Amino acid sequence: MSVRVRFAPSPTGALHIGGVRTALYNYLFAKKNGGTFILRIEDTDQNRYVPGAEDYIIESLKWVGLIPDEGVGFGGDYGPYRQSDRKHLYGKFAQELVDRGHAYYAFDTPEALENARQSTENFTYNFQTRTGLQNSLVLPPDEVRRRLDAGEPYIIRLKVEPGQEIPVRDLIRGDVLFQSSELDDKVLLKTDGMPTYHLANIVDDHLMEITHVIRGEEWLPSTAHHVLLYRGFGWTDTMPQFAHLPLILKPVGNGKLSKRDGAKFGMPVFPLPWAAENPEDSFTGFRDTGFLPEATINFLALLGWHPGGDQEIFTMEELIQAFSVEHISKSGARFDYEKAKWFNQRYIQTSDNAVLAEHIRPLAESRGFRADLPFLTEVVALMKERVTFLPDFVDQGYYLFGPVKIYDEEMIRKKWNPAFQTTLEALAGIILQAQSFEAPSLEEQVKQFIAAEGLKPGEILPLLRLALAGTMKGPAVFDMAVVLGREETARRLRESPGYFNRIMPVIAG
RNA sequence: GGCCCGUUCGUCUAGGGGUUAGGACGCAGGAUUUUCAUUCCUGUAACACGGGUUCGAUUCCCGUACGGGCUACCA
Repeated sequence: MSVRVRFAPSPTGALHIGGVRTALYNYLFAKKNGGTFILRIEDTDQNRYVPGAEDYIIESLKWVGLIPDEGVGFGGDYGPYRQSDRKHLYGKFAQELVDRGHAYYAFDTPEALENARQSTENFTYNFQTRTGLQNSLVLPPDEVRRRLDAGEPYIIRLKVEPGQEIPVRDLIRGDVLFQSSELDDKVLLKTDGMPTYHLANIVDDHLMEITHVIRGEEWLPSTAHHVLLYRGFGWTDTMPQFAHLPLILKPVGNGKLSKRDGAKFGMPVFPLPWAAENPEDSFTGFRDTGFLPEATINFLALLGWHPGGDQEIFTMEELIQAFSVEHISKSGARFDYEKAKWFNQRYIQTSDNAVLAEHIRPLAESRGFRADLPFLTEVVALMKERVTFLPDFVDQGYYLFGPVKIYDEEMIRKKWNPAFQTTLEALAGIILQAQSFEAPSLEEQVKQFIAAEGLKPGEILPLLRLALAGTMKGPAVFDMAVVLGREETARRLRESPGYFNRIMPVIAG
């Protein structure tokens, strides 16, 4: 039987980066085993449905390259893949469970349950408490019939029989044993006719012939209920295998990573930006921060999984080859943003210049900068060793696109002397007349000139850099000169002494 | 509170009854680069604690502590 796995997020808002990792592990597992990766949308809670969330999920998966083989927006023979579109299925299955004696009707109002919780400490709806409540287990059959026929609101609950052992075999954690006496009678079908996660999950996994359920650790406790459901339906022979992933924790402090941590720590915790009416609920993402999708994937892959060995950089293909559920760690992993940045830097360094140029083209355009690919490729070549994020190319290297806006005044004060004005002007002349406008020969000529003038390179070269870029940080000066071009380089050399002289007294004063 | 899961450098992790406990990020220092960065080298730092089992436990077992999750007509 071929492997079929699903990623089943709820469209309740932006997809958390942890969700992307869950999708990734499912994807890797599917591809590793020649299986099928399915996207199922679990929108059974109408109250929490957020418009746009479904598109966000799909766009996120596409961005990082986790393309489902089946699912909402991707076709497939097991659809529909959106649970709200499958609503009609669940009632029938819930009813079947009632008929088999594994579930029952309950008529307790939310108020009645609230009262029970108030009056009884640690109240749970289970085999002990259900006898004192309004359900088909205690009400006479004709009374139940009457209420049902009268259209009274009801729900269907799982009837958990006490005294049973429920072993759960987890691919990551081994065998976990639960006692049914400690389980509550979970709601399976809600008053609005929609199933809860538990019912929908089991029914859909069964109908979609899911073989492996790879999901977050928060689902481990309810897996006992899920096993009971498989038993109740008589589907134990095709029950999927489970693997519960460790959670991603906050960078510092206690608890799992939350969406608020992004703003709190100044880092993205979502793949894409999310815009909400309320700025408080709007978030930045990895993409808009300037992460490459490959770097994002590589970082996420190693957050809670490692194949052994010393390799850190993996292509998607290598991840697929190396992946195995057994190597997923059991403990939660802190979100390490420094490491994420390192991955991005590495990927930028090793990416093809033309590819990077494509990436920064929209960034250059949005700033009104020159954005033709040949030019951007040159810029990329100069900057790729010194940036962390994509926007750094145009933000840090802005002076390659247009005039210098900020001068390092501290440096000017240290290096500038009005007497050098003629030197810079002479340099401008050399630049204009250089027979070969290439970095090595330019450097050669300039250095010869400096020596001939009886000056030291350390006196003039920093000024050259300041004139061209305004800052001491950046690519090799002569490389910059070539990208800037003959005319622009000469202009900056001739005009900068004016700025320098103007700045000097301000600083001195 | 109850149930369940977990615990190797600050972080991500490798390892596994006898190892100088390995790598990476970060940090610190050095070399190269008359800038910055890159690159290279060096350093820094860990088996939570207490009992067992064993000739020997970081590794296996139990307990404790700590961390995490669940405990909704949310997923």
